[in-house]
Amino acid sequence: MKIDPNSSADLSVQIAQAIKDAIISGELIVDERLPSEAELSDHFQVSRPTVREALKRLAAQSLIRTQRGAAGGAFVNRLSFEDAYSQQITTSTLLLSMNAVSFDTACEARYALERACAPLSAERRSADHLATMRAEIFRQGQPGLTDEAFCASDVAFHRALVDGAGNPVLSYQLAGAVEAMQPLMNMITFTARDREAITGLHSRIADAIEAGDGSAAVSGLQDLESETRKLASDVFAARAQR
Amino acid sequence: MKIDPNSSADLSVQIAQAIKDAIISGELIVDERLPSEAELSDHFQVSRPTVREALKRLAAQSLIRTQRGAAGGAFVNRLSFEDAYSQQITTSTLLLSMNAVSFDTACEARYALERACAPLSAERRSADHLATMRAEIFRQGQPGLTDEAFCASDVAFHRALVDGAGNPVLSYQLAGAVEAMQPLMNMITFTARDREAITGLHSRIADAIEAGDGSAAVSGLQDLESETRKLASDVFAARAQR
DNA sequence: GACTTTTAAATGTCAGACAAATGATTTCTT
DNA sequence: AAGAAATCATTTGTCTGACATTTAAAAGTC
Repeated sequence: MKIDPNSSADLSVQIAQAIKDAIISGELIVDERLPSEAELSDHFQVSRPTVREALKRLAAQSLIRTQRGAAGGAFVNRLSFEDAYSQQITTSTLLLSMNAVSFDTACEARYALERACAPLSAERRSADHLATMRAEIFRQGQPGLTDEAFCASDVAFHRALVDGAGNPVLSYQLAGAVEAMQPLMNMITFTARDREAITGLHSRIADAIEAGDGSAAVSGLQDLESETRKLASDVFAARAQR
Repeated sequence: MKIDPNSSADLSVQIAQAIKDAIISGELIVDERLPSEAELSDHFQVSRPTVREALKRLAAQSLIRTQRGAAGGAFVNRLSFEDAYSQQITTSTLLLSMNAVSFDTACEARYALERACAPLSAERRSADHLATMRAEIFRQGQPGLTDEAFCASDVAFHRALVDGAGNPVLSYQLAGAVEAMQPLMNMITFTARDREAITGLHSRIADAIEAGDGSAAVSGLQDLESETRKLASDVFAARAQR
């Protein structure tokens, strides 16, 4: 682990990169303790605050965790799927909101990805996943549900569908795509008839998943995508006119 | 933007979260300048190093950028697709390497996602994307190519395929899935016959994309997945025996 | 008016100190 | 001797104050 004294980059950036490289290359392994801040500042010939800034950079990416106390210090963190989920969700959300990604683009990506795992889910979903999907469909039919709650339930339905594929890598990849859409979806106000159409399609998809019929689930998702995009374009058109 | 003085969490974590929330909620908008470190430390009633640690956490996530000098300071950063790519790639790579994700699981996820955008790519790919795919196929046929170079070319081929869909959100989501597989792929040694089989399938896929035949491309990817998994299982079996 | 110099504001870095947490050790009590 | 309590050492968290460096803008000069 070394830094280049001639580099123009900030020292804390260089140090963070050096440690990150050591982790990625396997030089530092999971749960291994890093040298103490004092030792690191000595090793890199910088002050402790500088080392600390570097460590905070890594902590922000869940690459390390720190513990206070006698046997404390910074440890290489095992990046959990859960940590990765939440990072992905914030990144995706910001990406969409800051780059003015069109509803259509986001929607297309989301459903393309979701269709990819529908056949796997049809094959492997547990009873639990199916039950979650049914429960969310039931919730979506309840009167008096706010638009936000309806959207949240929609997300839960689709996450159950994705998780049903039983592939944590897929779940992780899709968490961002599905959840990041929520703020966009929340811009839509649903009429009773819209909700009916959506829950109807949800039921159709759940039926297909239950029957183990992947291609039926894919076609259900296809229709759901068209429905969603039509709905959104209507809403945006109406809003533009106003 | 406020912090809870009674919270047990580290101050720099709280401050980073407060600013992050302000960005996500839209309270702080892109390119807006944050208060100076001195002002922030005054506002939150903490020292400047603590504020700095908080800012470094945000900088590590590309949420802010800092500039030195008179009109400098911390600015809300527009999260670019490129930044998001590279974050996703490191996260995915670490996730796979640290959690002992099986080759099959990663492979399945990758090809499922890739098949999702093959039809879109068949429909929309530019001449440029197609040319890249052809060029990589040509490179893969060159003798004397190392296994690493072959894998890198494989990645480039698949990225061109994905980018051909013309949906930046899809490209971003898939960058991680495709690139994170590379270290796993690098564990495989390819015989001349293996390479021939793979490049043959690549050609088939490229042909399908050129012809605008999405389902042919999907079926090509399907076969490529089987081929890859068979190859990997052979390699791992041989290695286990040794 | 164009160029140079100065200045002020901001981040980057440093040094040293104390506070707080925490595991290990020692001491005390029974 | 065993267990409980007190102490200690180590490490991170935070603070204070200072100086270095960068950079844009203001002031000055020709």
